[in-house]
Amino acid sequence: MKDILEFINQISSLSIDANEDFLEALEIKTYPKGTFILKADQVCRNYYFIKSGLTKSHFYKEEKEFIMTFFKEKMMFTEISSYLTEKPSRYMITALEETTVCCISKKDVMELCKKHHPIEALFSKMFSFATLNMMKRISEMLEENGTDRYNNFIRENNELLQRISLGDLANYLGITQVTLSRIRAAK
Amino acid sequence: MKDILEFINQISSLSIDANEDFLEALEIKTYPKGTFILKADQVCRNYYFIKSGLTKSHFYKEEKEFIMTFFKEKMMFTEISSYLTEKPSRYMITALEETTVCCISKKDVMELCKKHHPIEALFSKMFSFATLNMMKRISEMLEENGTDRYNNFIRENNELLQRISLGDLANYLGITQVTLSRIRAAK
DNA sequence: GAAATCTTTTTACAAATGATAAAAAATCAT
DNA sequence: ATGATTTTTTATCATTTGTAAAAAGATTTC
Repeated sequence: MKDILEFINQISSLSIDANEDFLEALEIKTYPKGTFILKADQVCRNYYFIKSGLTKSHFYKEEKEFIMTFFKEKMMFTEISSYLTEKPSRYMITALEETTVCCISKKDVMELCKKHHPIEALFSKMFSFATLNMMKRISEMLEENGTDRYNNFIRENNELLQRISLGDLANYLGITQVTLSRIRAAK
Repeated sequence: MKDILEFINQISSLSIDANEDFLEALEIKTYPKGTFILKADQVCRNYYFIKSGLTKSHFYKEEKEFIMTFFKEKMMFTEISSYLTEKPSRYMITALEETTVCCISKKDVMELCKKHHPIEALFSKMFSFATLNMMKRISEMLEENGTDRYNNFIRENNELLQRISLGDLANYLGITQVTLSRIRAAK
């Protein structure tokens, strides 16, 4: 469990006590490739840390799939909107590879936040990071076309390119797979 | 100052004490139409509540303008990314009408959050709302074309339509003004 | 290792959007 | 009010993107 403690202490330095309490609350789960970590219409009651693997957060509209974001090892994530509102989620989370996560319930998070202020700071920062990422995403979708968004993506996530299908990447970029194929061919 | 207290107490019910402290920290400013509430490259060190008026948060890329969001009376806002990171903002905030705001500095916000837990809850909720809005925006941009986004906008912000120029609306929707004009004509 | 399945690319065609220019309409300033 | 400015619409053409279907390539399964 060194990995997750290392990760969180880098964001908010916790006391030995807080570290122990945090560890206590964790549960480890492994999801085979292609299975759901969160299904649509479920309430997301957990925060996750990925020990290994890769996931996507996505939704469907009229058969078409759209991808909100990918999460890979050493990232913490949740389906924020459902986690915050405690309402059924429109989004689902699927393992793109066999994925092992540490999982902590919102209930435990809230208790830990009350008990240890640095843990409260940790989650507050995590939400901030998510917000910054979303603003960046919105800006990119406004100002850039598919080609530029693709180039940005490979510049910033080069390793992921080998692990994500081009169909998924297209659904993330907001273009069709055919268009993505054309973009790649144009190089 | 009834308006702002009413607004915040609806989100998080504050003690008489907290209400008073909050009021103390506020400063009122009026910005004429067309002027900047925040310029690009400035650090956004304030949270704002709009008593009256209308603003846009926007940025430019190669002469082209893009609009992140509009804020109207009885809304609280800040330029979140700069407010959180304390770095110069890429985004600017401009008054689209003469706009009167109550303004509270981040420094004061942080002090009030420490002193009054319901104020901490207030700001935490405000960030949550912003996050939910952003997720909705990203989903919409992925799954809907310009026409559907336009129809969504007028359904959800019908009153704003009279107050926003079609150019600004197009820059918000991520389409050209000519395309927006065509969408409107097609009805 | 061959068949079946899934992924990616290619092609042809149709539809949507963008760029540009110009006209029409609305708004603003004196 | 009237002329000037800004905003919105219209028209044309070029480009981009989408859809559908087929072909090629890669992977999985038995």
